[in-house]
Amino acid sequence: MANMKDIAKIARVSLGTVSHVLNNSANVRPHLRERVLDAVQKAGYQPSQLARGLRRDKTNVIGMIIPDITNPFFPGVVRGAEDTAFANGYRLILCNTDNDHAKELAHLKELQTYLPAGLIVIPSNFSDLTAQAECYRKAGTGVVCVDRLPRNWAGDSVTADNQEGALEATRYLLQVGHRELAMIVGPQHLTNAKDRLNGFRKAIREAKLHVKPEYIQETSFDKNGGYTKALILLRLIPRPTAIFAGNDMIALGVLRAIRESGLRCPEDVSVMGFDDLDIAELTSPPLSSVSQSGYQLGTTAAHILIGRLHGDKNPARHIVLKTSLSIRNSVAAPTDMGVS
Amino acid sequence: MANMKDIAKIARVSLGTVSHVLNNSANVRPHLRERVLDAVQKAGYQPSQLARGLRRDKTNVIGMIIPDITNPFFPGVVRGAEDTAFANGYRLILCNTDNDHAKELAHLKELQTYLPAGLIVIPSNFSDLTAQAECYRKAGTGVVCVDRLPRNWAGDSVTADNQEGALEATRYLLQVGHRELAMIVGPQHLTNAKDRLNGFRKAIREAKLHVKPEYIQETSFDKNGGYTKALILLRLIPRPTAIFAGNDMIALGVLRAIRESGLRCPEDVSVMGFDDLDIAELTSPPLSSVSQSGYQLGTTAAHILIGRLHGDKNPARHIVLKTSLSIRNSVAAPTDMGVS
DNA sequence: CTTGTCAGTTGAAAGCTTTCAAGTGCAATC
DNA sequence: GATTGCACTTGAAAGCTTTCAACTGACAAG
Repeated sequence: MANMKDIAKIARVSLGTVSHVLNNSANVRPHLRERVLDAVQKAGYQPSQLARGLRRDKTNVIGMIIPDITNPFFPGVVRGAEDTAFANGYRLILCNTDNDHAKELAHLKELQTYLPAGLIVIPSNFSDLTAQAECYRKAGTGVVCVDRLPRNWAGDSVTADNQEGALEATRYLLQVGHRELAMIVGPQHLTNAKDRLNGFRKAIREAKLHVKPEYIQETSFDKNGGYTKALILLRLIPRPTAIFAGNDMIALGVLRAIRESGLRCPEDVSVMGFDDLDIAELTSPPLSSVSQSGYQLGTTAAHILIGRLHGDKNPARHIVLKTSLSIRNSVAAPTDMGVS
Repeated sequence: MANMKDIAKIARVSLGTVSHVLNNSANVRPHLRERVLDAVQKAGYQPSQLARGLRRDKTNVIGMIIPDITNPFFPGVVRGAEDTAFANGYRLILCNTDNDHAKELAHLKELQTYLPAGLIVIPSNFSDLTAQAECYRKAGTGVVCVDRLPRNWAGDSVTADNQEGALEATRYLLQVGHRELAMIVGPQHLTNAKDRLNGFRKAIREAKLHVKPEYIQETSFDKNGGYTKALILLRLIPRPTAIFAGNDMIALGVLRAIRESGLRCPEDVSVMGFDDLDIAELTSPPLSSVSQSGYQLGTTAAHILIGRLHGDKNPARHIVLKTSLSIRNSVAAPTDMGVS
């Protein structure tokens, strides 16, 4: 590969001039500029991102740290971030934490040696991101938090309006006629899981109802958790007529539990999910769910980050994206049978 | 961040010695080695991957180029690759091509300036990878192809045994009693799509049957394609009693087409998919499918690549992973009605 | 005591870019 | 015609590591 020296020689200018042309960092007279551009074209020259990064103390790489690309919610976020990053000349380094904060920490430490321009992070369970991000921020590296926030996070963030989404979904369940509502919530140390529960409770309060403690079950955000906890709920007397799942993966487990208990959804038990993944319309019955756009989460985060890199000095932004309700067939009015 | 010079000073040794200790590149007497290690520990020193990459003409980054992380088959591959890469000290830069070979080319060109240690590529439609990889190979960068191969690919590759998988699946359909078999194949310029068709044809030949040309429909690997082509197949007389979909996404479209045509699966039409995605067990009826492990595709590719980076000079390897049949409820014996 | 050997250690050079202080040449001004 | 100012241009330095030729010191052999 040609290097800058070669270009300088071909264009009969100095190294500095080539750099100025390439970075628009100084006025260069048109005829020289053209000579340089011609030489670049001819030699198929591309600047070494390594040398540039080394000199500038910053690369065009964005570190993206997520729990697990295999979880169907995250690919959309990553794709959104990648599209926006790429369009602005940035590349994405992808790291999976499996929700393990030790692994997250390892990634954070290691990533530093690549001098990334910024970080987009979906924090792990019990993330120590707030402390770590301090190091990055000191080095001038932006960090944007997505989907959920670690303890004491004061930096930029993009999340869905989890509380409002859950509120609306619960209102809908109430409006359809349900009174015995249960919720299987995600890990309550995760802000998004907590907000969803808050929304649920708020709707219940609005309706002047009460929820028995055992009607609220906590589990991890996956199918198995949903399955296990749903089995517990379905054995309660009176049996809840509707189960609000903390996310769609949990909802999948709930549907299975209902089926395997010899019950029917929605006739015996209604189910509401959260996330509105592609799979929501494949289940039987198709799953009603609170819709949020992972893709938009990703693009928004990347935009904020890139804004920072371009010098945006405004105070931390906390973007909260609207959710909407995707109504399918997993929710129906309760039959009298169900209510004791 | 401390740099190597600082470490050298703290440990009272030369720059070279620090480097030797860190890279095990020369024998260093124990007491010096210890001094260096102590200093590294104390200063929390981590070598700059940029400077190292610049000097060595090679980084610890692996470029991963895939069509679209949002397509449910690919996250598994990426995760497999990332796990293996990470375990060996490599990082993954993720690039989506949307199956557009121009975008692929852009990624390939740009990635070069990061001096990646290697590339793991799922080629786009009409990929020009073979030519591009030549440049990389010349620079000592390994390239491994996954899932499907571009024209004239002679380098390392990891694919599923698409032909054998399709062969077995088709045999199964035949064994269940189907005689009027149709297939909706993926784009025939993709080797995996072609191999699956070959397997299908082979099984048909074995059974001394014939397939009418209109029973084989080609489309892109997605739901919509499957839907459109299935509608065509379902209007044929005689109507096929079983449809083999080129992948699970196509199968989703087929299921929808069957439902919307007022037919039932599997009573009226049996459906077989390929890939055995997580969603296969969610459809109604649950989808029988040829199972292949994306994760294993990813780990295997990364292992081969890392082997190359460690100096493996053996001739190109073409690993073909076994598939298996996941039998669910979307396939049943044909009713006499269906056969004219 | 000299010489040779060898393991271990050193410091400079190279890798490619950006940045900055210093330099060049031209035009305008007096 | 000399001077000043301006607008570019230049080349060296810096950023951090690896590598290699050269060096050091110790020890063995003659």
